[in-house]
Amino acid sequence: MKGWEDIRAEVLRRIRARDWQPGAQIPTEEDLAVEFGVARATVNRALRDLAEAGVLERRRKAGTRVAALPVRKATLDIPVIRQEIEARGQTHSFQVLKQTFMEPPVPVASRLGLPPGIKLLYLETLHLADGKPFAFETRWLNSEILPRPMPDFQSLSANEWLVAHVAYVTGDIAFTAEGAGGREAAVLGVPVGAALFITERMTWTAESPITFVRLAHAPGYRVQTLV
Amino acid sequence: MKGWEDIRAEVLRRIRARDWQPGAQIPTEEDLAVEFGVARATVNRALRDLAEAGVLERRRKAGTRVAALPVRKATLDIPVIRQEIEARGQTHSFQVLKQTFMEPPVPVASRLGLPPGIKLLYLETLHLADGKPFAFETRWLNSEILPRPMPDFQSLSANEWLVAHVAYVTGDIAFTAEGAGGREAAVLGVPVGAALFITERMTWTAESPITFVRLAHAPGYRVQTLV
DNA sequence: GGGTCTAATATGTATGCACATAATAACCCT
DNA sequence: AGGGTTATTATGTGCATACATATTAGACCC
Repeated sequence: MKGWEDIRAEVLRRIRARDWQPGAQIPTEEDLAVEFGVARATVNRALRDLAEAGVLERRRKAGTRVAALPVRKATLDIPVIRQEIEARGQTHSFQVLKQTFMEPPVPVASRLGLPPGIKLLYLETLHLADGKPFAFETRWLNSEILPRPMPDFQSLSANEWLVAHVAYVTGDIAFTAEGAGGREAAVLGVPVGAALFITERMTWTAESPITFVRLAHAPGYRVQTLV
Repeated sequence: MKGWEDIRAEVLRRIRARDWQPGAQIPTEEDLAVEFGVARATVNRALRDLAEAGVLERRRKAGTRVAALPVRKATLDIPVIRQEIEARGQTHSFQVLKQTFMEPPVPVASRLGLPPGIKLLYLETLHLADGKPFAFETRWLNSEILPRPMPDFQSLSANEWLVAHVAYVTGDIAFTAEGAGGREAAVLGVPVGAALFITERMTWTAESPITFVRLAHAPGYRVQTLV
């Protein structure tokens, strides 16, 4: 009959209907359990879910209240590029434009938590969708985590090698907009200064930093999500 | 004492340690419950959480396996602009530059699901952080949801009026990069063509569309999140 | 071999209970 | 009053059990 999703829906309905106004306190789990005729655990599941979504604020003893200034939480899916392109019905290919060992610029080294002077593997890759430039990837890769012999990144993209072999690391992602530099403009085939959507990712394991990636997307790129 | 977060941590550790490889099946909830000496519900909570994060894939009867090509899920917080600015220790202010009723351009009307010809409230607002341009907001607002007399958007930003009075609607958010147009350039004080970070939001209730907002952020703006 | 039905199975969820924990409210003593 | 201790309370979590549900693997038949 009534599952926790029904309870969640009913609570949401009351909030939307302004039966329970922003900032106001709502009944306790126990009261709601009695009212809906379900166990407290079921109400708990529903309210916890709404709290995770930012709709409710819960504190022990203080009770549960409707968020006054809701910090909306949007969930983004971050697929690997190949999947992203194939999901649009296009064909993914890529070219490794550069592959050398060199010292990273100071900001990159410090963000990775590495002392200056250490050499990293630097890769420049152009991702293509149906043969047209899709994104220009520049990547710094901690060579200590690589096996010997080194994987052949000409045939398997570094990203996919990593997700398959250094699974489940933590990291952060940032999005910005930047004007295309000379190199980016040339590679992507856009005018210098064109507005590019930039994604920067840094990943590390508990022990050591893994990689820093910067993706410059061709114009028209869009990150979208439902709330 | 083992809680569900300890179980989750241990499962994650095994995945990272490649005890359980990408694509491989892991033991059943019951087996894990026995191994860890906890109830199945506790294991379930841990595995469910990892599945929501995209680390595990679960199907009834088929069991639980480590995601082969993990579609990482990143959660973004979307605060109201005032909070965002105040969180940086700056002072928020805003100026309403334009406020009229007019027909929206066709793409806006169609995305809101409105027939052409309907007039909407159009607002142009400049948000300032410590007096400096932070974001230029253009908003189309369904006037049918507004009370009479109309709220004074000169003193309370439309966004905050909405979150306080039309709480908890669904919607979508998109991020793009675009070159500054003439008006945006003038208002934000940047050269025409400068790369701007754009967020577009559309919100609606079950019954009716509410608003379409486009925010053009001043250069340097960054959306960031942990994974 | 191929198609259909059936039983087995792992996850999904509900319940009632218990106790832990955090935060507030009440109390007491000076 | 004021300040610190204690009791109260709502949420957080765990457990054992039960049943629901989706999906698969196997049985069965043609």
